[in-house]
Amino acid sequence: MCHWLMKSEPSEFSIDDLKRAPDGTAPWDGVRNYQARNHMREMKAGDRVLFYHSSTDPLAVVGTARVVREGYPDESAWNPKSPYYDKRSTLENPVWLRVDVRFEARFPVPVTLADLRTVPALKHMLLLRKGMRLSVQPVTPEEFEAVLARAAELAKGRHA
DNA sequence: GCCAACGTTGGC
DNA sequence: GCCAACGTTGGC
Repeated sequence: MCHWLMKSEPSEFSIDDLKRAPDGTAPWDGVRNYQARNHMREMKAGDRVLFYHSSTDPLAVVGTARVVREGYPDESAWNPKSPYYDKRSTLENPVWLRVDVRFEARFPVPVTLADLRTVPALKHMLLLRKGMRLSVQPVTPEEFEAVLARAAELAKGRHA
């Protein structure tokens, strides 16, 4: 099983939007970066996902999700009215793909970017690297667990 | 709103 | 195939 981090601007699609979606499941589409797409190609059903809110305040990992459907054509690329339209994508050669993800948990206290930077186990996390703006990133199992542990710690602290 | 970092495009 | 110009991302 692999672990991933996926970024979304909450004004576009937040973890609450995912939670509210039918069956807590929604397609993750609109990815128009080849490196991010290649990561999505490798996703398997059951893979775990850290849900990250970008371009907002606070910047934070806000919860977790699971991949429930592996890569299939991103139809938004075929829709001329979609902001994600790309004429290079055809039925024969879809170019872009999406996966379906299912809501798993929302952290009681989000783990902010600033907080992640203070966790020694996350020293080498891709997300924290300068200039890193990839919207779909691999995460090591250790890093994934460290984020969950930090989220639990923060949740505990809140009620202390 | 700014701007650094990165990705893409297109002329040559 | 290089690289300058341009567009986008996303933290600050």
